[in-house]
Amino acid sequence: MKKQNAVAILAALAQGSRLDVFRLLVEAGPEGMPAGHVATALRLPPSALSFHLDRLRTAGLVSVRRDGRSLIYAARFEAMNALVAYLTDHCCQNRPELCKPKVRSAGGRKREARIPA
Amino acid sequence: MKKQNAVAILAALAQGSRLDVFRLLVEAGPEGMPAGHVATALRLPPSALSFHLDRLRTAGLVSVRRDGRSLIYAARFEAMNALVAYLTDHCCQNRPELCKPKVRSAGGRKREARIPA
DNA sequence: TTCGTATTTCAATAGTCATTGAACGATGAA
DNA sequence: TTCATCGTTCAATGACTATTGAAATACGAA
Repeated sequence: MKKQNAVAILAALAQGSRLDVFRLLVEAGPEGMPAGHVATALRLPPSALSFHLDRLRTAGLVSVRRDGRSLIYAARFEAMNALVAYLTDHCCQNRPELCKPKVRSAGGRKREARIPA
Repeated sequence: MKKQNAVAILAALAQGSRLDVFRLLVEAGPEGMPAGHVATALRLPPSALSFHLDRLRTAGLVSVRRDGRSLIYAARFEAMNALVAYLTDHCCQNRPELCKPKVRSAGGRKREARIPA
């Protein structure tokens, strides 16, 4: 996976509504579901949903097929797997024994004005 | 993991420089590396790096500790694992047999003006 | 063809984000 | 204390993003 591709996937998921949409499609499985069902389930106005689905599709996270008047969207699991592989590439210099040597934490999550000595 | 948390993590990674920084820290392993080394390795001006590291830290993706004049940043692997778990939650209604029934694709990656019947 | 439904496209608005250099703060050594 | 180094904060700029409703397009049924 190329960096640009990874950024596109992450950006596509980095938004509340789109994350909801994607997870709903992950739950639905490979059969997918019509855009209208997604809109109903998540109470999204059609134009907003269409905008978000287009971004997910452009990023390669969902596929579309038409069934009559409905467009059926489905999650592309391969894309997510490839992303995870990209993120963990060369983890710990490929030396797994380095991956859990110590439990360290020095501020991690909370925002602080200054890092103490 | 809460949705807001997942969005924060994804947004933190959805940017070229930050993705580079995080992957470099993943490669470095739990010992981490000083901000200055990251700046040198990725040729980032200090203020930009500081901005990006702060976003990664706020999202919970990296931890910091001080060692003399240096601030040492390390990837927080737990955060990434939790994110992946969140993304795949309830996958295929928790019925794994649904996860790979058919290979479907109807436009997936390329942008098209119209979805054909 | 005409109608109704499903979904997308358009245009305008407001909000958020990345980037830069200069100034500031914190630390360790002389 | 004074100095040099490491890193962060500040302010200004330009670029991108989400959201809305209205209008347009695609399809199926009558």
